[in-house]
Amino acid sequence: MAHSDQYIDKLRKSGLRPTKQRIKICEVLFDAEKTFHFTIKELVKIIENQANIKVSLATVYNTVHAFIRKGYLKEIPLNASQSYFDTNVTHHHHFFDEEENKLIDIHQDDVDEVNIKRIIPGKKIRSVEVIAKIVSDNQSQK
Amino acid sequence: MAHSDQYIDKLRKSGLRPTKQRIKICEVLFDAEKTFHFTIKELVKIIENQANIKVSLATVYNTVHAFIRKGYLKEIPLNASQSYFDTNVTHHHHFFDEEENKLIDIHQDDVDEVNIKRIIPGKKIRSVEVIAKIVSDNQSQK
DNA sequence: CAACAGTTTAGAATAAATATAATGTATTAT
DNA sequence: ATAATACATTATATTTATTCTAAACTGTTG
Ligand SMILES: [Mn+2]
Ligand SMILES: [Mn+2]
Ligand SMILES: [Zn+2]
Ligand SMILES: [Zn+2]
Repeated sequence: MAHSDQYIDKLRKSGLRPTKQRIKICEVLFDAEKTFHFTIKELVKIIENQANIKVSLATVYNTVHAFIRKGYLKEIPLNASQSYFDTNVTHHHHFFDEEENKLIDIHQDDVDEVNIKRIIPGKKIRSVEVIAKIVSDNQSQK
Repeated sequence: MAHSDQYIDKLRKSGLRPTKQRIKICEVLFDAEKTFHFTIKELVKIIENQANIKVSLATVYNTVHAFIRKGYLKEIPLNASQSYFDTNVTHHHHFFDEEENKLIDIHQDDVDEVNIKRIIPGKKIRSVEVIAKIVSDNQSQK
């Protein structure tokens, strides 16, 4: 439990008390080797498989949203039917594999800065995100 | 009713019979001066205000999805809580005004081609979309 | 215009997300 | 440490977007 202090810190900074449910959520989210994308349902399943702690859906939703508010997680809108979340909170872009229904990160350095010529008076750009949909390349055909 | 034939054509090509409900939906969607963005709820409200035809939610959903399948409408994922649709089916990008919750088109010519250096073996890019979130520019401060 | 296929609709069903309120726990004050 | 307090957790109910169902209705075709 080397990272436990960091989780407690993240929780406290999010205005949340460090309870065992929330620390478990942190372990799943922030202990992973690599960042990853998930739905709430998937997160609940991971927690259930990885621990014998029972965590209610409400707690997972509340904790995830608290982390999003603080910038410890990002929400990726892709599909109207459910939210995807991202533990990679750096500025980056995505491939979305339409066949596997999987997000794949594209590092910011792998996309030339997006140059938008149009401006809206009185408004400024806060963020720019690129989503590239990909499918199998059956290049043999045609 | 000059455009009526076009609507009937669109409906037939979508595999739908031209009923008065569907023609009304077409009028709202395709008769507008400019292309526009809408949610299903907004579309139903427009129809109710503009006609004394009653159209059920189910019919609106079904017709909109049939048009999406045919490419007569596009769906814009923005927000997990509800779908936005677009009568502009050309390849283009969007500003999303986070304060007004409104989409604004960015013409393809107003964005330099997005150059993604990374490739995924066996996959090809089908589409690339940019969403730039905008907020008020209170430039007076700081 | 009859017969049929396809359509509309109200209402039910589903599923994601959020709210509620009773019970439990971390924190703080004593 | 213990009690008091504030906050959390949970099961459950609610809300909301969307889809399904099945009965009544309408466009189409001959
Ligand atoms: Mn959300
Ligand atoms: Mn849809
Ligand atoms: Zn990502
Ligand atoms: Zn648009």
